Amino acid sequence: MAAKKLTIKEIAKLSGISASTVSRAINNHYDISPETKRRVQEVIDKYGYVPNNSARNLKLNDARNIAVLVKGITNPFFTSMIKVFERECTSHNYSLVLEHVEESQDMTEIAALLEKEKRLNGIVFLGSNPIQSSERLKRLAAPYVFCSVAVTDRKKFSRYAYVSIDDRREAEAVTDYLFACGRKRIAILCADREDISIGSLRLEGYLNSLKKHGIEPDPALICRSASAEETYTHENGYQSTMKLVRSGTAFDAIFAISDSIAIGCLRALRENGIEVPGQVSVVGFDGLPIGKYLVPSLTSLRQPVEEMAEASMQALLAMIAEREREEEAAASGRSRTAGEMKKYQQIFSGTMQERESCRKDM
Amino acid sequence: MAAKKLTIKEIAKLSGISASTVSRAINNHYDISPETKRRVQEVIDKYGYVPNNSARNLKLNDARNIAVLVKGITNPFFTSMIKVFERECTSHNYSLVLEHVEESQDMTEIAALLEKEKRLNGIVFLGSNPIQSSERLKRLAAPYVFCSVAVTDRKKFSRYAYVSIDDRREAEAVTDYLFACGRKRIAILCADREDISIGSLRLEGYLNSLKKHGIEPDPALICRSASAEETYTHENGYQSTMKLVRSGTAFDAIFAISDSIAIGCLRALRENGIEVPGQVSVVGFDGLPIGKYLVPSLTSLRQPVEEMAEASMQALLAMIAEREREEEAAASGRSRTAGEMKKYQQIFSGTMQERESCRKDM
DNA sequence: TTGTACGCGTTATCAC
DNA sequence: GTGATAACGCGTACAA
Repeated sequence: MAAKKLTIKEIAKLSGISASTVSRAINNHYDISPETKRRVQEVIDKYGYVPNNSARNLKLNDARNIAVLVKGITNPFFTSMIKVFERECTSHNYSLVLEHVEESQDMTEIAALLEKEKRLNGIVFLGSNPIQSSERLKRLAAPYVFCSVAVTDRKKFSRYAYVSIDDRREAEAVTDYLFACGRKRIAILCADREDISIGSLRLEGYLNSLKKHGIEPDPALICRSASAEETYTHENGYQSTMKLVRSGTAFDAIFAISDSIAIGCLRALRENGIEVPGQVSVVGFDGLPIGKYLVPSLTSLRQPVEEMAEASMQALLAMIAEREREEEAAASGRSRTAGEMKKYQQIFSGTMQERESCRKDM
Repeated sequence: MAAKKLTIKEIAKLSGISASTVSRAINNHYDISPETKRRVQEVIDKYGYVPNNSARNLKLNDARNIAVLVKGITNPFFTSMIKVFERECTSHNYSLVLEHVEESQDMTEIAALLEKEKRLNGIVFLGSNPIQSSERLKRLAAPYVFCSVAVTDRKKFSRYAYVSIDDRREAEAVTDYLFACGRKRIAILCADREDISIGSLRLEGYLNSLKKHGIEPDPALICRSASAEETYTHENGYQSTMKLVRSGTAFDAIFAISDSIAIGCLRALRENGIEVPGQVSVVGFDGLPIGKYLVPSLTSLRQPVEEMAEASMQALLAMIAEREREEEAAASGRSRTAGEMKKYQQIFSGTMQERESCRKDM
């Protein structure tokens, strides 16, 4: 302890070699004698020297780092994606920088900091949608892609790379499915009023389906979460369903806009002695792995999580490659046109994962 | 794009002020005129300048960073802890560096790198137990604490700071509880044979209880996971239970060494028409929030997650403070004795969270 | 093959 | 209150 700070110079002194040679030994330079290399390695091991990454990053230009920014690492939906990102990064010889963004923080700001700090080659924005601070986004030097984000309006997103599902369309499909199962009074467990993300898109989809079926939306069947932070929680599903049941409103189906909500919902129904799927059918959204193990197992709109993560990485890697080519061919300095971005935009389709919580009785 | 790299010098030029003054403006130095500060801020906003953190860290000595290293961010047990860490850090004016460590990586190595890179003031090792590479641990300059780790042997841990539960004792309590509920043939869903962490401790506790009750362990009732990665998963619980049922062995209770395992177990029982808790009682371990919403809701040994996270942070902060005092009083250079570490060691008690999955029928 | 000298972007110290 | 300058630890062009 209290040991003099271990720098490359120290190691140089201790091994009787110049600092630059030590540096070369560490970085496996081609023109280093095996003998010196061995000697340096010895000293390094002995004293447990670790290069200062800040100094290194300050110097280097390509750190081969890709960052993934997530808001709400709690969300099990993202964890399976993160695994894919990790796999994909290492297989392409990039390091993955996983950055958890707190609810209050601005993703773009964090990204800007991280970019400088880690010399990022690329960025994945997972979940949250930082498109509002578009000016800051423009300033990011590294290419970036939105993954699993609310594409409210394709025109607005025309200049961005994204991989997502069509939340509106899929939510409509879920509601259609419930109608097709013979259900008439379908409740929805959704986000709070202020929501402008996937929550409102999924609600829109629900409303579209109702309209299509010539049914007037009943406000009593639209159950909103109390606050934004609470939305995608079991407790929200539980409380909302409790309130719905107690309200006395008749309903024969529930569409929970996420599986986590559905879990709380199933519990509440059970506590009220309401039989699922007999009296009330329940459908979730996301297709979380746990759905398979619930009792009753959960019918849900499954998002192709792995595929989406893979597609995001592919898009990002392609953008990085393109960027490099551009830089070689002298910086053109122009921003990408909407047309050029198309190849980096992908909307996946969900699939209905049919299980026990919903019955077809037509 | 292709813009000249934005450095503090650039900003200085653009605002007609020297670089050092710009630096002072950014860091809210006391001796800066409000006018200059405003002007600098203007330019910064206009061009979207972000300081290079690498350079900053290279220069600064106290970065006020605390790192949390987690293996398996997937684990819902850790996520609630992370929230506490975040809260505690910001309230003490530290930044939290959350680092996800892959299964194959060595935590100590990552810690050493991170320490250099981020000038860490302290480190929390969450979950995994890096005590094996004790030589590397010794080399860490920053104080560190193990949180929620398998304290196999208190003597081995006498020189380390840790916060955990007594996995052996709690597992014994769980098994005792099942006996007290009138169960005779208690199966355990546990880790693979190679496990040397909490998995084996919990198994030990189970065996101790059996012994205490004068019951010979039945190998057919000890269900091990196929591999280490699979252990704490729903699928493991499901498959293990399926195998157990098919084996024809009689049993009237199951102790799942984690709630995630219990979830799969409940499902398997249900599919085999086995009634819980009537025919078979199930008890989990961890006390995950989801347990409350399961059907049947899950009786589980609840770990005081928040309190444990808080205690870890307190221990760490105290160690950091002590370190600072030491440095002022001239580096003593001695390593801590076991006696001195005691105040940084804490074993919490779990509590049985009684719910529907277990019935008392004595 | 190895050593010397310089610069990466920032902040602290010292002059003014 | 502000500006010049050195230094943080490292990698590399250049010289030897």
